[in-house]
Amino acid sequence: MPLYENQELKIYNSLTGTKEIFKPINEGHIGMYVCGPTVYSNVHLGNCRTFMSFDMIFRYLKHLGYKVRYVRNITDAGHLVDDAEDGEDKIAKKARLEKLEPMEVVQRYTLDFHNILEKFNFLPPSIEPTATGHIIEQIEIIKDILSKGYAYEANGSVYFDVAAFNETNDYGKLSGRKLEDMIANTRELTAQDEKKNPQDFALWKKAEPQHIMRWPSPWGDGFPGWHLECTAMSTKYLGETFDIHGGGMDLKFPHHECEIAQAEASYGQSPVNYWMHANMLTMNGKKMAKSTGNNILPGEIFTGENKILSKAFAPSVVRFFMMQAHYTSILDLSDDALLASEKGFNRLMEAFATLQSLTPAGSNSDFDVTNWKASCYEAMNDDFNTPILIAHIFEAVKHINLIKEGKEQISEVDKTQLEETLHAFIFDILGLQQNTGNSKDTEKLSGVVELLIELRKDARVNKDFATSDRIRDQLAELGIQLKDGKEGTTFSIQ
RNA sequence: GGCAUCGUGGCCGAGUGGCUAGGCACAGCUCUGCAAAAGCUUGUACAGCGGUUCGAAUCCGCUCGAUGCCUCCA
Repeated sequence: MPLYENQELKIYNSLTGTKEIFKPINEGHIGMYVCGPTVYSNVHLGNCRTFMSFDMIFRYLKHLGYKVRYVRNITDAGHLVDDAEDGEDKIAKKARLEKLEPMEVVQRYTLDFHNILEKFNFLPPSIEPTATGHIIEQIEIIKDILSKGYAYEANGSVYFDVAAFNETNDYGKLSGRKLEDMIANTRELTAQDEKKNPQDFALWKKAEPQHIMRWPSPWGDGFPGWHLECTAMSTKYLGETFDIHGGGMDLKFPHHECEIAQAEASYGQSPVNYWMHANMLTMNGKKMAKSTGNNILPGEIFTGENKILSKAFAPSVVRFFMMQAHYTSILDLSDDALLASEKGFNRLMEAFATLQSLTPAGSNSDFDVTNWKASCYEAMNDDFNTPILIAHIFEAVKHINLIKEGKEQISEVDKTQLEETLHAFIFDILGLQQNTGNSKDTEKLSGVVELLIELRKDARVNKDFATSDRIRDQLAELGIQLKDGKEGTTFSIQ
């Protein structure tokens, strides 16, 4: 029996603004679409947080036994640089600046994206479709929306008619906006003659002669509008209505609002049952932006080559840091916060290693593992509450250390259950990884340190504390910490 | 200017109308040759001002502040 049958998962649905019990359309199967990156520059750290949240969600859904088709697109057609002025494609512009072919830019930053996600230990999505690979599907949707009267052609471009749509549907229901308010707040856009109304958005945009990325269409050469690719690809791979659609909070309006409008206009039904939005990442209390310099690339955190943080941090430490906050909360990145997370992360990893070497005893345990396990699931079932889960995990850490000290005991059965559960939550669901260096070198190093530990032990027996302290202190300077315990000395490498 | 989310102890960050989040830091204790590690103990915080309530940090209103969106932006 799959796990999900005994678990009641609740998800905060942005569309309704409430936490709802999750029920997939087809029992045991879940379709999930997440808006992926625009590959015209290095992947943004905040973007990584969004994808990491959905990676965790993907992992948990799978853990529960669901068959999940997870689609995360690559936006390689680019968005318009400035719709009102020149209609230039963002990727095409970047290409000209760097004197590259557009697809060369796309390739470079797609590789960067995959490289960073791999370091963060992301699971690959089931399908990673590209916008340029689905031009035909997008054109078909435009034709369909035109035929239903929710769009109009103007000078080689096609625009979605928001006003017409709003007469039969509710434009703005996701972001809590009302069309009349939007109209009232819009400034005069004189250069905007092609559109009937400023709220209208492009489904197809005519390509100017200098525009490099272009495809033929019934309306002439051009390229698809900003929001259409997600509608085309989510529909193609997940159906006209699917379970979960995710993305960053910043995409809620207009992007996701437009997706709903396109799908409803074309298919006559609401495309998504559960809308999920991951919140923003700030740094030192301010929004991250290249323009203000308040920005850091993921790779710069891993190498420590930056002016913001005091040292390098491993991808798993960053991941642990992000998992300590709920995905719907704004999270603030700072040196102090990462330093604190790193210590907590190391303590957790050491406790897990300790657990494996623990000797079970007796038939009773001082730690109610079954109950504890249930509360871990309870935390995750409550809208993927990873910070609460981590709080529970540290409860287990406390008990592991107490058992190690001989102050508590654990039965064989409970030890096995604890180990399995911790493994599932720490590695499978949170996606954390043990920091492992080059294994061959690590082995050699371990041998050397073990030898020094032996020598120090002898010195201590002989009360030669000058020598024993010298070994301990010099190793500490190298970042190797010796830890004296009841069962002997262990060590950890920073 | 409009819409939205939020404002928690030294720092990060959960949470509920009345009962311990957790991590990090700090202090005391246990352990130790001394330390470190580990464990134990302690912190009565919830932006401000009103209101609802027997009772609110948790509900409502206002003020201030932050962040996001309103224009490409994760």
